[in-house]
Amino acid sequence: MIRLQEHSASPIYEQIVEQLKALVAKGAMKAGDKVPSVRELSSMLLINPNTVSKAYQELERQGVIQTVRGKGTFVSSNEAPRMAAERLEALQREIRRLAVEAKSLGLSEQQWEERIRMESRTLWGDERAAD
Amino acid sequence: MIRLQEHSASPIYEQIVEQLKALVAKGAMKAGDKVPSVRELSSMLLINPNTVSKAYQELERQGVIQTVRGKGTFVSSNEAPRMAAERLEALQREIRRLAVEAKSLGLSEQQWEERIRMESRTLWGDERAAD
Amino acid sequence: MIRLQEHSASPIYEQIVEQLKALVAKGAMKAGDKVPSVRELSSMLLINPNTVSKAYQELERQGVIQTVRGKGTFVSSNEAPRMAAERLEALQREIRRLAVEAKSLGLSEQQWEERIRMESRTLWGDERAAD
Amino acid sequence: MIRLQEHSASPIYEQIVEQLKALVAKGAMKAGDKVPSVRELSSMLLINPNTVSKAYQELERQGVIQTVRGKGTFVSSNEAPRMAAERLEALQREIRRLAVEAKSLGLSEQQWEERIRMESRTLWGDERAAD
DNA sequence: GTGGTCTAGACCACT
DNA sequence: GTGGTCTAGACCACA
Repeated sequence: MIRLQEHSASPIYEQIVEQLKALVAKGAMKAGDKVPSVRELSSMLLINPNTVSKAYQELERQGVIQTVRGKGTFVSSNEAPRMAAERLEALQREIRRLAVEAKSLGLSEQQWEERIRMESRTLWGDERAAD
Repeated sequence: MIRLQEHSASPIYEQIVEQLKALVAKGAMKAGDKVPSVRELSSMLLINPNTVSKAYQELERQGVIQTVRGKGTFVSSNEAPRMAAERLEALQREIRRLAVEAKSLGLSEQQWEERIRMESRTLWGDERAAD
Repeated sequence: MIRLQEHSASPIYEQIVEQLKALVAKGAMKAGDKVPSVRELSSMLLINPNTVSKAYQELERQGVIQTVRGKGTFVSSNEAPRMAAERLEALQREIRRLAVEAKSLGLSEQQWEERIRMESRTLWGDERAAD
Repeated sequence: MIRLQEHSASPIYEQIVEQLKALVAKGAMKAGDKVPSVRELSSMLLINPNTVSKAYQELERQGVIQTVRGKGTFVSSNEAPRMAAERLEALQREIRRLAVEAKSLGLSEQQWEERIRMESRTLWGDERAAD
C-alpha cells in the first residue's frame, strides 16, 4: 500500500505524506477509513515509529487524516482542507517551476499540457466517467 | 537579473539554478549569451563563491550552460538538454505529485488545468504570438 | 444535550466537563437540577462509563456538581465555586495567551475586544435583558 | 528570556512557542532579530535539541520565525501570519471556552471584560500611547 | 491498545 | 557553524 524508495531525495516522512494523500485523492481510501496505527505502519515499513508519527502529524495539519485519542487514526472528510491559502500559493509556485523545467527540456506547450492531462485523467477521470 | 529570497525554503544554489533556467526558458537569455563569472555573480549577490560554483556545476550537468576554458561560461544551444530521460521522468513524477495536491485541495479538473494554463501562457505564449 | 465531537483535539472527558459547565453558565441547567447518572450518560453517548466518571469527578472537584449518595448527582449552588483562586490564576494566564495569539494574528485591540464581546453577549446578555 | 515551568500541563515545546510569540507580540523581539540557535537554546534550557527544534518548526509554520539554511533562525516580518483562517477559528473557540469558565467562576460581565482589558493594555497599550 | 512527548546520539546538506 | 532527518528507547494520557 505504501512503498518507500530507499535512496530518494525526499525524506521518508514526506514519502508517506505524499503517498497517503495520493491514496485518498485516487479514492483508494475514503473518509472514515482507518489508517494503519503508527506502530503497525512503522513495523511494516521497517522504520522508526517516530518517523511515521511525524508523517501523520503533517497529514493531520493538512486535514487529510484525524486522530482519535486511544482509538487510532482515520481519513477525515476532506471537505475543508486545512492551510488552503498557503498550500494554493505553494502549488502555483511549483507549477511555475515545473513549467520552466518542461520548457528547459525542450517540450512544446502541447507536449507539456499533454503530460498534465495524462495525470489529470487518472485522478479526476473516473468521476467524469461516472457522470 | 537574479534575485535571491533570503528566507526561502529552497537553498540559494537551487534558486540560482531555477532562475537561470527560467531566464533561458523565457527567452531573456539565448544560446551563446555570456553568463556572469562565478566571482562576478557571487559579489553581485553578496554570497559565497562556492555557492555560485555549485549552481553552475548543476546547470552544466543539465546542459543549460557550458564553460569554455579561459573565455568564460555561456548559455549552451539548448537542442539536446542533458539527462533528458531522467529529467522527464522526474518531471512526470512531480506533475503527479502536484495533481494529487491540487485534488487534495478540492480543485476541480478545470480549476487545476486553468492554473497550469496561467503559467503556460507566460512561457510559451510569446512564441505563439510571434507565429 | 451533550454532543461529542468524535474528531476533536480535546479528550472526551474534557468535552463533557466543558459542555456541562457551558449548560450551567448559559442557564440551561440550574442549581439542584439532576444530571444524568454515569450509566445513563455513558449509554446515551455510547462511550465507556469510566470516561463519564472521570468527567464527573473533575466537575465535582470544581464544585459544579455534587453527588448525593443513593440519590444521584445534581448541579450545585454555584455561589462558592471550588478552587476559585487557582482557577482565576489559570484563567488570567489563558487570557494572556489568547491575547498574544490575537495580536500575533494581526488583530487590532478593537478587533480582539469585539471578538470577546461576541461571546460575552451570548452568556451574560440574557441576564441584562431580564433586568 | 525564556523560562520553562517544570511541572506544567503544557509540553515544553509549547511553552517555548507561546513565550517566543509573546516576546514578539510585546515588541521585545522584532523582525530580523536573530533567535538563539537550536543548540544554544537547548543548552540554556537544559533540554534536548529536538525539543527546541520542534518548537521552532511550529513557530515557522505559524509565520513567526524563518530559518535561513546554515545561518540561523530569525524573527520574520509578521505582516502575513500563516494559517490565519484556522488560527482565527481556534481563537474564537478558546474565547468561548474561557468565557464559560469565567462565568462558571462567578465573574460578572464587567469583571470578565476588565480582566481582558488588563492584558490588552500590556500588549496594545504602548502603541496607543505612541499615537 | 492508541498517539504524544522527550531524551540521547547519529548523519547529512547548506553556508 | 546552522537546521533537518532518523533511530532507539522511554514514559505518559486516553479509551
